[in-house]
Amino acid sequence: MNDERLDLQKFLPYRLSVLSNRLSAAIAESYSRRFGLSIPEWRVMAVLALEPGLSAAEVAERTAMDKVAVSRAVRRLLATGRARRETAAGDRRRSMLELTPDGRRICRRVTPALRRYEAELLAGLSATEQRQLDAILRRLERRAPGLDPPRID
Amino acid sequence: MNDERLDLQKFLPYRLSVLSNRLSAAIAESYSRRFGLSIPEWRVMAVLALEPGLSAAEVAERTAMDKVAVSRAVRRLLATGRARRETAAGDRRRSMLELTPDGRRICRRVTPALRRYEAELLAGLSATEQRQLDAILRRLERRAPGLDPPRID
DNA sequence: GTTGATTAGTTACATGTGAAACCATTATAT
DNA sequence: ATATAATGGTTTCACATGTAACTAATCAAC
Repeated sequence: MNDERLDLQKFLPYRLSVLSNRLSAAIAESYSRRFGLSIPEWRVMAVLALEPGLSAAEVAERTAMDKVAVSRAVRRLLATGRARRETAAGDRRRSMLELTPDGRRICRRVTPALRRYEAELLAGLSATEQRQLDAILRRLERRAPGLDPPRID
Repeated sequence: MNDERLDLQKFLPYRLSVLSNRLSAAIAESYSRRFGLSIPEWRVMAVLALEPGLSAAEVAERTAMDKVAVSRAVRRLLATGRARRETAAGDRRRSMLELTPDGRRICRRVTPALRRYEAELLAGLSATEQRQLDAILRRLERRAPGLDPPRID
């Protein structure tokens, strides 16, 4: 093997990055165009639809975003009337977040479109391949966080 | 199926995004720490190591970066003495890019570390799974660009 | 050749983003 | 009780990034 040259096209992290960016860009473009939502905003909405009452920190956990990004996304969602918050009883630092009816309405519109998009993408794979992909991703997701970072000399 | 709520953890584009970001962050951190390289700079270096003499536009193609990003990365590589360029004979708009000896030296140091990292990641999969992943990714890469974007109402 | 359209690459502007500092509140230790 | 630490969340600053406007060179048409 040539150890000076790296063919990016065959390098897994690069391939995942390109594929993932392409998908995310297509998806973000459509809900941004329709509702002016950014990726962080949409992610916050998605988890709040699933689990109303989460705090900002909990949202950060579930969306793999950092707390600054969550804070900004939440601020915009509040300003546009798509989420509400009240300070948690018993701990006045914490806040409880939830979608407004308008926020939920947007979710009802966005979600099916994203499901269809995902289905269209997966339609390129057999049922077997879909299961394989799921299993493989699960393994990689589990393994990645614990890996030693690349050690350069 | 509930069409109002989307569980991000099970949504393929989201899973790819999180996994990919985690890997890219770990990788970028190490070559940034060691050589002050940004992701775009490293990508440009990698393709120039493989194909010296490319123009900026060709680099953009191969790295899935836009031309502005390439332009900025190239400027920094020139400034730090890691790449050289000369205007192409016959078309004075075009430039021919290549790594300097110093640039190649850096590639020789970075590349093996990234290969090891990738190998460590893939070591969580069986040989069969590795082949499956490769085949599946190939299909998705091929399919994704042609998909209709999500159509929200 | 001259005009207009393309292409390569850079620059400018406006916006997004992450790290670190910061404020308020709650938990811990003595 | 009081001091110290830790936690939730926001703000600030410096920097990265994308879009669109721009310059320079080539190409196409006539």
